[in-house]
Amino acid sequence: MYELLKKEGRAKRARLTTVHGVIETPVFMNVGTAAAIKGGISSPELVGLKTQVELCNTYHLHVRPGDKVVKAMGGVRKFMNWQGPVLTDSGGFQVFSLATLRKIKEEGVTFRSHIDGHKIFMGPEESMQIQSNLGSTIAMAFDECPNALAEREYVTASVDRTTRWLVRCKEEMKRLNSLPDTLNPHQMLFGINQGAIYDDIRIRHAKEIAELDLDGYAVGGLAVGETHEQMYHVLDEVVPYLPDNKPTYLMGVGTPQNILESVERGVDFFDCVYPSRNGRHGHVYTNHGHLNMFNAKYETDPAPIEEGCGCPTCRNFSRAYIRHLLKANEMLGMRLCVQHNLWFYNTMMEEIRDSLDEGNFTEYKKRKLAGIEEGEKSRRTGN
RNA sequence: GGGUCGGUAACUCCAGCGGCGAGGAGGGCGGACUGUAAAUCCGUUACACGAGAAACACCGAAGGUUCGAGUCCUUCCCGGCCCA
Repeated sequence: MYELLKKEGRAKRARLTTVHGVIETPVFMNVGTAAAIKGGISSPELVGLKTQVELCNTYHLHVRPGDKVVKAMGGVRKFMNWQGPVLTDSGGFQVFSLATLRKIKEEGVTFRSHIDGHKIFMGPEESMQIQSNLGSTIAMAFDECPNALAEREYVTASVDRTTRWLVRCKEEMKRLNSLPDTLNPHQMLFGINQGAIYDDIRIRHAKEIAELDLDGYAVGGLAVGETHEQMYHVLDEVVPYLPDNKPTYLMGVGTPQNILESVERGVDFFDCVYPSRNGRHGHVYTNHGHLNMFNAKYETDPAPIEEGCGCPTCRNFSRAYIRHLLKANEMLGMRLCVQHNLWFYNTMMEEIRDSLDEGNFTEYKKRKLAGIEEGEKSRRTGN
């Protein structure tokens, strides 16, 4: 059940109640592609980092260890010992990112495993079956994510096919949820809007999928090469056509700034590899812009990553120590940075929710962006 | 004292076996990363010059052979190992 608690402009403050727990939105889902947050953060630790939802990937878990193995172990949630909700991505994005290895047809897509090169076929039914075996809380529709710069003609055909696939996803999900041995008979299905940067295709597609009355709606195919302005423009145009009494999910986005701008445009679910990937690379987020913890200027810096930060990293360790760990290639270095970043993202979402509750999101957003921009600016000028 | 292997781009280690304005790796410094084939990838790492028949950061040093030497020869210096 999705309750829209409050709106400020288009910004939504809501609550999604699932069989695996309540999700307060706007929310940032923490990405654990292969049933693990890269950087070595375990499920129980995520609780202390304010994580509400974990995201896992259909394709990766199908290839290894195999969705049947995961089902035999009681589903992803039990497998990784995560009590809360899990959203599984459909594998559609992998079809896009493994572009050189794919062959797309009406039935589905044939592409090669990145592990051993063997051919894999995945269509809407296969994706739903795998996600059912994984037993996630929310399953994503199997879509095609065309390149942002793709030709109009190609995008039109691709989006039409994605709609047909969505109908098949819905039917297959309904069938799977009614099977006696299903792990989650209440598994939800989110549809995905596509259309690259063509407003009219985006809007037409949004109207089509809105009619299917799904559990939630995502905007996909953004942050894949277009400019920020183009991305915000697409959100301005398309989000009004997605039901606001359902979750609105912007897939794969993004920077703290991207999230603030997108919340303002009506998005309330996010996910991104940034906090974990960038954390592994020593790039940490603060309210005054990002820091590269590899930089020589932190060699003897006794301060935490961010003064006043309540995360386990900042409460215990100096920048100098973290830099040393990263330079020495100690896994603890990456772990501490990822831990800080997840806390930063999850805390920012909490602040966004609080500001919406109090009706001053606009003011909060302005202040947050100003702080970040000021920090990035002084960083660029060498302070 | 005898034998032997080695001294290369300057932080370190190494490739090179007659066409070398000398290549790679590590380290250092900086950057990128948006539904994760990513603990990955990219740039840079003496001084000078500034694309010009022009310039010698000239490979431990000095000579020699050769059209041409980091590369071959001679002597010397330095280091490792073995023998006395």
